[in-house]
Amino acid sequence: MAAEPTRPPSQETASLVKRLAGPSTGKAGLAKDQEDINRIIADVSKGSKFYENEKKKDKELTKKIEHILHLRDELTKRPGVDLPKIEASLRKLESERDLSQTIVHFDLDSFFASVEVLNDPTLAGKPFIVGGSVVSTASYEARKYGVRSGMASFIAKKLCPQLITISHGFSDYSEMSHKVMAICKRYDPSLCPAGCDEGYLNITAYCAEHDLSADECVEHLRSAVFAETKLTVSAGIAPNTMLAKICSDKNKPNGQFHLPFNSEAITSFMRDLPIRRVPGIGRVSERLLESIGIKTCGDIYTYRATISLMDKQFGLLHLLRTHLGIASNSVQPPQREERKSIGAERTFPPLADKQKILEKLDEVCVELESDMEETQWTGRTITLKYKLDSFEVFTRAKSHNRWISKKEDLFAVGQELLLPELPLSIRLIGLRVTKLKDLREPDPSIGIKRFFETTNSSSPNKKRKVSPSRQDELNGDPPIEDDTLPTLLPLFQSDGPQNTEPTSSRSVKPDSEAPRETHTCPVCEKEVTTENQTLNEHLDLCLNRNAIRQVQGEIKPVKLARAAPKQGDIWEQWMKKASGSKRT
DNA sequence: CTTTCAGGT
DNA sequence: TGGGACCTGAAAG
Repeated sequence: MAAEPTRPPSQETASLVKRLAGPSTGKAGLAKDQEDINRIIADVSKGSKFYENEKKKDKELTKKIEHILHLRDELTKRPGVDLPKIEASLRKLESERDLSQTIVHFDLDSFFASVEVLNDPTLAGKPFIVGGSVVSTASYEARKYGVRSGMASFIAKKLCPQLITISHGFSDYSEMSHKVMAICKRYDPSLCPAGCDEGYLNITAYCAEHDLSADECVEHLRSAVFAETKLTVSAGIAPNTMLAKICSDKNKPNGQFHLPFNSEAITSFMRDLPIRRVPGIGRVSERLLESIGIKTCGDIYTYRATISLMDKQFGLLHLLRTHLGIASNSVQPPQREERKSIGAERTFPPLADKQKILEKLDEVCVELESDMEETQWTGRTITLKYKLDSFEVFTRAKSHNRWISKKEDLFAVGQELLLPELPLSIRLIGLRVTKLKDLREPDPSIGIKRFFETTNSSSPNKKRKVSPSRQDELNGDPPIEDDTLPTLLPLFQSDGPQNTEPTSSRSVKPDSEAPRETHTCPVCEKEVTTENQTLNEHLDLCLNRNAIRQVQGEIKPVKLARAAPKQGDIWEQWMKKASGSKRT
């Protein structure tokens, strides 16, 4: 074996070499010899199935970029860029900038690795990783060699032969995580965890009550965490969550960074910020933006005309907000009803035998059933996911008119989706349930129902909006009992948290006199008389209007994928891992 | 609407 | 030896 990487026929494109280095490369500060490191990674990877798949994906992205550039050139030929309108948007955004809230993002420094050092102090100062076949966390020593989370462990070993590997001790992490979260919660009871080792706080009230500056408050927090857990934490202080998150990286490890709370400072902070630092911009979006010249958030302004022409692809408004450093400043614990899906999946050495594959499917079903049971969800559409030994991923889904949560049902549906695909050689199988129903809150639409009830009580036209497919509900399957006007519900919810529910509808029922009561329409907030006819007509109209507005894209369409804003329930995931795994 | 897929963490 | 597991939202049909 030649230890020296010979570098002749390396035909990788720069983008592929970079891609192979892994998703987290480039997010944090990269080593000076990153080029060499990437070269080694590419050489070690060469020829593997994983490598070939990455190459294929890279090629597809390159093609997509060509297409985008072509489209840009076509669009540029014609007029149609309304620069004054963009300026107006910017002014409007600027005028709405809210600097009144002090938001903190905190982030434990190499969390898993730090916990392991506490368990075994002899690890301190050594290059080691926590992980299995994939690196979860690399110690700072290991990072010097280019080892990064998400990297295959055997690659990490190549980069750093003396690397020590520690397997996960999830129960330890969970315990520490809970401690840290509890401490942070003292500063804001509405803390929003963003993983096991990070989270957001709004410390505005705490600072006011304790007569503290934001810096002092965060210093307190960090020293409290250290005193009580011996873990160091970094933090960012800024007027919104996006900025706070970026700032928490600024003085890592064991530091904090406070962005000045004024428009000029923020705008100049954004100007040179690499677009990749923005939460939600991953390596694909980075490349897409780079292709039209955008490397930093300042470039967004420079290329605003291009973005505007390609609003559909890039999402002008969101990028303008990013350029200005404007984002949400509300910090809320994740709401249960925000969850959209629940699933389980498993990777294993490639399998081609039908029986063995079905065994894996069964394992997944068992796990999923218990998750759904614990968290009290059921759902009606099932998605099967499988990954070939070539690393290509496929999904197959089917919706049903019944609620599914038992492992037998999951297995039956999963099998039904899988069998037609065989024969296959696969390395992963997973199931995901969507179109969820919350078994904990049997009737989440109580407010809405109440609204209809109080207004419709004596009405014979009660059957409005009964789903048409209801009739052909078949063969003794338990029907979906909870008819919550499925098409209407999202509209009410999407109205935002402020605007909770029609409080007026609750109090209106004197029941005797007052023949002409009015309600506040939950959609447009106009006053409407409660006569059935009028009310229903109004609602139909109003709901329709909203639906049309959405379709017409007044609600932003974006091709640049956005990060999952708030993941379902990260917390439960961690609880699960902690309880389900023991160190071996 | 339902299914498939890409993207991010 | 060895390349994860979650989740969301948009595109496509």
